[in-house]
Amino acid sequence: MTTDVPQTRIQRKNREAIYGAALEVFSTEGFRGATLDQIAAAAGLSKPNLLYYFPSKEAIYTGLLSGLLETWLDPLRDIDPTGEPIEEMLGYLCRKLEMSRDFPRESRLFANEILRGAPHILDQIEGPLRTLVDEKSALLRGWAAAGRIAPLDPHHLIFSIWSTTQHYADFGAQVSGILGSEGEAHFKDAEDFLTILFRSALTPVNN
Amino acid sequence: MTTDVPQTRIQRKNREAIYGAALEVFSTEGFRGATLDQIAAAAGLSKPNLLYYFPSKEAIYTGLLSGLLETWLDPLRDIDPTGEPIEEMLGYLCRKLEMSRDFPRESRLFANEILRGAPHILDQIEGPLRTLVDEKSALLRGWAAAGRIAPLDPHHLIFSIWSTTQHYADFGAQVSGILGSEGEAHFKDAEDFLTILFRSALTPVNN
DNA sequence: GTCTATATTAAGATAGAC
DNA sequence: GTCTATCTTAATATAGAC
Repeated sequence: MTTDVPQTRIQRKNREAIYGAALEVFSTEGFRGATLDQIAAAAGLSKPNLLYYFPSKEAIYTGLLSGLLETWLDPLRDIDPTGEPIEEMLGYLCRKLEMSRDFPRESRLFANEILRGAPHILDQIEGPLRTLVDEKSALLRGWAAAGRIAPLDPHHLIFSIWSTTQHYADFGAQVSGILGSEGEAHFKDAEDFLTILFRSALTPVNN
Repeated sequence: MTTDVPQTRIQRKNREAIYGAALEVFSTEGFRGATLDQIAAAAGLSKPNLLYYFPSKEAIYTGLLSGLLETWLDPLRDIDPTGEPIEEMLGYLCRKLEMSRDFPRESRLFANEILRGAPHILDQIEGPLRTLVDEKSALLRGWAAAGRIAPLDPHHLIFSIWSTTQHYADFGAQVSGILGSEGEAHFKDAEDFLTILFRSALTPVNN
């Protein structure tokens, strides 16, 4: 987006610290709920100094979002058209689940944004993301036509992988409240369950 | 919770109007993002009049949440232990999907709350909700032991039904951005897909 | 019960010294 | 580049008349 070239390395370091702090605060408080005081404190800067690096609260937020969206979609891009279809899809499932485990703040940041109608990233959803999803959907349709996976609706299949895996990050408070213990203990069980769920649905020879 | 007995019917009518307005505003803006001005305008009242009926913004929010949580769990309660297991679970799936279609604001309200760590309803999650989920999990384990459904982890099965169905309400902006057209057109496809997904996983005789 | 007017705080953003 | 001090707006909540 803003192809600014930070010159000094103290600038670069501070911008990174701000993005880290912003991720922490925005992901738990949402855009409106987050305050510049919180972000400045988390970044170890004064509030005016924060606004020396970014022109506004919204600039921090949009810069953070667009920077993360790119890497967020890497697992989907990594589905290999030349691989074994079911293992490719189960591998994608596991990578998504790992991202919920290892990057829950990023997941919640996007969840917050989309919940409100995705005002800042709707363009990227309707553009690059849609293109990528359509491309992978075509791949899935090809696999289904070749009898290598079951003939499922590819878009809704992708949605179901997103929702089931991101659930453990976005709704982690509920998961922990129901299962008891905190932490990452549930992720192994979740992986086992989801692998069975999607393998049984993807396997073509259920006739 | 507040076992207030509204006396006049104008009181009751205004309280209902406020809850309706609060649902609209809180579900799209979140707790912090919502303002009393917005809620008062949506309810057709002045701001001080709003605060005649409720002592604070938070009181409106918590009253709304706890009132809705009760009915939100009805579909889960309605799973019939004496019914045919797979049809009971697929029926539950469909009822949850219908709730996402018909009550997306309620779904987003809860999603917002849980995303932030469920500060206002953690007690009800760890109490009544957990009890209900554990009860239904025991039922599912019994069905699995009897060979009537596949032996899946019951908690994660329930989570996956929640996440896949609520996705169409909570992440509706993304779904519409990718599939194109707005509205409820996607729900039929979603129902078909999810029915296949869960039927294939629940059916026991895949050996 | 409903209103106008207002007190009070919090938060985004800026001025200007160093 | 970083700070203190401050401007400005907006938002929760209250006072008090009707």
